[in-house]
Amino acid sequence: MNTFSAKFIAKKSENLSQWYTDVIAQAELADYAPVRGCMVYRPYGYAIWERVKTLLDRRIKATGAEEAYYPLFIPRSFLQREASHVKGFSPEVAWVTHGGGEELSEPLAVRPTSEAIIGVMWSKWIQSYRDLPIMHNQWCNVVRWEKATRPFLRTLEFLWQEGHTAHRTEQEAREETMKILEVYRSFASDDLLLSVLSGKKSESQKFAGAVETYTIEAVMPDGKALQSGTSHFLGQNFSTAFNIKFLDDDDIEKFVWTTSWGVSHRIVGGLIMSHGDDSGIILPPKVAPIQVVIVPIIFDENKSQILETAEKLVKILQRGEYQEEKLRVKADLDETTKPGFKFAHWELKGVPIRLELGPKDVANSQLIAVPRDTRQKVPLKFDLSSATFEFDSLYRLLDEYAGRLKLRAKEELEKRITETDNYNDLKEFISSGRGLVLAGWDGLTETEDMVKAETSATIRVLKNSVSSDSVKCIYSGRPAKYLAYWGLAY
RNA sequence: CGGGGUGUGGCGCAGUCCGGUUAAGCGCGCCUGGUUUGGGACCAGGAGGUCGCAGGUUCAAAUCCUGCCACCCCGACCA
Repeated sequence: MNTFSAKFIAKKSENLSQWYTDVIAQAELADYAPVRGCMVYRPYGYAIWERVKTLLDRRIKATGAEEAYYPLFIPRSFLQREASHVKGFSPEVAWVTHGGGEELSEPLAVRPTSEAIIGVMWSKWIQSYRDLPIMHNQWCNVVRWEKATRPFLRTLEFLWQEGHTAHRTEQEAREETMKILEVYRSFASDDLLLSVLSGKKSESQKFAGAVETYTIEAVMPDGKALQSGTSHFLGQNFSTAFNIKFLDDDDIEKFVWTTSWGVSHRIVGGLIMSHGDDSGIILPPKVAPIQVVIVPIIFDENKSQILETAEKLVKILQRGEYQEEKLRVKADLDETTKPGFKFAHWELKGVPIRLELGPKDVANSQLIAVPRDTRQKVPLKFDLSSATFEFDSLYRLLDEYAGRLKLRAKEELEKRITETDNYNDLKEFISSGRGLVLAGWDGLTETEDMVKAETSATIRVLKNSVSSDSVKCIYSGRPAKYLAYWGLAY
């Protein structure tokens, strides 16, 4: 296998942070905006986000949620109604105090999340058990005034989807919470080809206002966890705070049970870091804005023949369908750059398959297919006169490529998790950046706080609860209530 | 928000310590022309900078002083 590393980006294995900012700039995904902590999506970066949206939205709609849109501004008094919610979010809310040249009588929060304004609306709309469940999802931007920011992973303004549901019973709301967690897990696994841990958050890590928070956590190459999606069971915290009541069929007025859940553009950052290599980013076929790029190898004597063939092949290939969507194909017909430049360029941008078309290939009615990860060359036959192409082989290459990415992600995740019952081991694993540690926890927040103070590690996600006395808490030595994944986080 | 670092054509940097004729430089990129083209081409010519911003010191400031802003790294906080 040939290996090439890009000239203008840091080596991923040597300096992940630098590599990350380098590829974002060089692959033209995003750029820093003139406003602190804000980024501009460049078209290629936005195209990736659009793919993420399309794929996740499909899964969300399949659960029965409808798309809606609520306003950007939330009156201060609304935000303040749920005590722990306001406590959790107030340090990072941006406020609008003036409008139209005059001071507002009540400041407006730029939404950090929309539970509050949705709660106010739903208290109007929900009257009867027949109005339930109500399941809304919106794709929007939110603002959280973070101190330290990084493109995609943490920006002041970020893009996400937030789903909100209200249910007649506690059980139904709990089921919804878990259903969405599984939507997120399978989306990460099957669409983004990421391996994630999923499960419950500890008390100290849960969403402000939630009864329980569930998460999918990815583990980055530097061993730090990336919270990539959360699903919250909100109990009746918001329905009591916002007075969302319904009359049940037993003629008794009851508060609804609510959930909320979100995935942000942060997951694009996780995608970049997880799959990329020294040549740039590597995109899963479903997410790639361009799945196949044709690079003609042009010589003077047969230039027009090659270019014409390339153009015809794009038209043929665009008729292809892969995984129930039109194949996304591009031909790089620029005559001012050499093939080697184009190879490097499209590898940087993570295009799954490159098709090389040179004079020798035209003579043989074939293209040379080169997958982004292995770069192992495979000839694919075509016939211009009958406008046919060896689609099955191309699809197989894409399938195999996706399979390799997924397998590698799975192996990497396993490699970055160590089970131990020795606290010194935990300290050692965390400080050396080897990843997450799976160990017992006595369920006490004090224990979590002490471990955090000593190691900076927090409980990223609870694997499962423990009933037997044989498992001890890694810190206190008391019988463990949970097996927990401990680690540093983004 | 703490600790450290950096801001000089589009990008990456030298020059700053020790102010002045090294009186704005280099590499890449960009433009024009030509030769090239199976892994980031070469030659020739050319365009492009009030040195992050605002004050101050001085005969003189990219260089010294003060304040501010932005970005990067390491922590703390958070999706």
